[in-house]
Amino acid sequence: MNKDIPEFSLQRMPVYLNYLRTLPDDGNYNFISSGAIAQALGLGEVLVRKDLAYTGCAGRPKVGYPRIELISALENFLCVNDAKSAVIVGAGGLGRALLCYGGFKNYGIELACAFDTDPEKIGTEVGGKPILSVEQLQESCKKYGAVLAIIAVPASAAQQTAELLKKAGIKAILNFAPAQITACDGVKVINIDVAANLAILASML
Amino acid sequence: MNKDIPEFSLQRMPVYLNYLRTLPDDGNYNFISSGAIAQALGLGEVLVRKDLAYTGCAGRPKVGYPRIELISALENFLCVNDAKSAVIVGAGGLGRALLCYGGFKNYGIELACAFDTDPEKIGTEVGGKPILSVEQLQESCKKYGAVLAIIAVPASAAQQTAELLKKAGIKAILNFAPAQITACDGVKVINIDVAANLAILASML
DNA sequence: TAGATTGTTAATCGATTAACAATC
DNA sequence: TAGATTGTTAATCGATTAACAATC
Repeated sequence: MNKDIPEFSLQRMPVYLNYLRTLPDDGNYNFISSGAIAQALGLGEVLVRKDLAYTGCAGRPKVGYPRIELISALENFLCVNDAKSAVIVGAGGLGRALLCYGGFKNYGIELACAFDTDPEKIGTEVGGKPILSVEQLQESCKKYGAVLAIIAVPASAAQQTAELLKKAGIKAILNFAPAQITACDGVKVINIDVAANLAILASML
Repeated sequence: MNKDIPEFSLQRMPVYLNYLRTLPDDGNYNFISSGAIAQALGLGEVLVRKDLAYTGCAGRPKVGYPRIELISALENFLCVNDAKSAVIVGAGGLGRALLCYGGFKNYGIELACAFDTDPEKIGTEVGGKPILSVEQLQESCKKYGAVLAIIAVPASAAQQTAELLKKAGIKAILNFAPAQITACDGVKVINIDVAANLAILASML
């Protein structure tokens, strides 16, 4: 699904959705033009129209796009309405912060639980979500029907964690460990290295 | 600086550096070929050679690239050796997790402190770094000579935080709030929306 | 109608890959 | 020398932008 649309367009979809949702419901934004969206987000207006065309929501010349319908189209495009379950591996600072973060539900994603190896943490709850032993990973992922996972373990454990997740039926991974995850055929991976991003910014100064 | 090199090449530099640093110092990796790097990182080998050419480190036909020199060249390219100071705004779960994270020093970045509005948090320490009042932001950024900042506040406060940071002389921002930061002429911004990334992954399944 | 905006087709731009000569 | 690998030039690919017809 969503395989025939450009990668970069796909990446902007949540940005559009998020922006449109933040607009006030006061009737002044029942329709919004591609130009207005483009300006707010710092994009080209033709680019915005092209992207929005993928959602199937048609704009009206002289009027713009119907905001509510556009939001629905974007939600539909991003499958926000079919609930998906995610797990976190690693209940350190980052893992715990994410467990408490409420933003996932905006995209129909529910955090089911986290896994850790520390006996002190296992059995406790963070953000109302249980922290389980990694030994229960396979079984728990199946139980929750989890398809998404976030890796928040030290770099040295990232690769084996990814392999474990693959075995557990996870289909996509968001990896925060500063390590390359390889040999995960069939599992989609996005890497986010916070320090590296800051370094990139620094080198651009 | 580093303005005449492709954006995407720049983004891969920390990946190369990180990978090369993880290789064992057992003498088997004194030289490494672009093909080996490419395979390990899932990139094309010509692409790797092109990227590495920007660092100024020359490889040797039949041998490959001298690993230690290449690491130095990458460090030099990313300005790892001139120390840069960074601050975090928002000492919630994410802000605190980042305060405790040691990975920034790999890129010559030192976290100086964090700022928050919560009187309960102000005056305390996390990860050995003080949490100060946002009212001290301007003054403290100057004092530490901070040029980098991480925004880890709620979306609703992101824009005003960015403006505050700009006034305080911050030159680049890593924004974790799911909100668009605009009107920050002259300040570089990278946005990281964790939930959006997970949503993108989910929609690709 | 005139003006604003959409949607599409063609042109441009930038990044990646392919081909290949140079080198050790 | 033969083989492996680099570095560069040309070709390809994909994404963005420009031009413009269609529409309300």
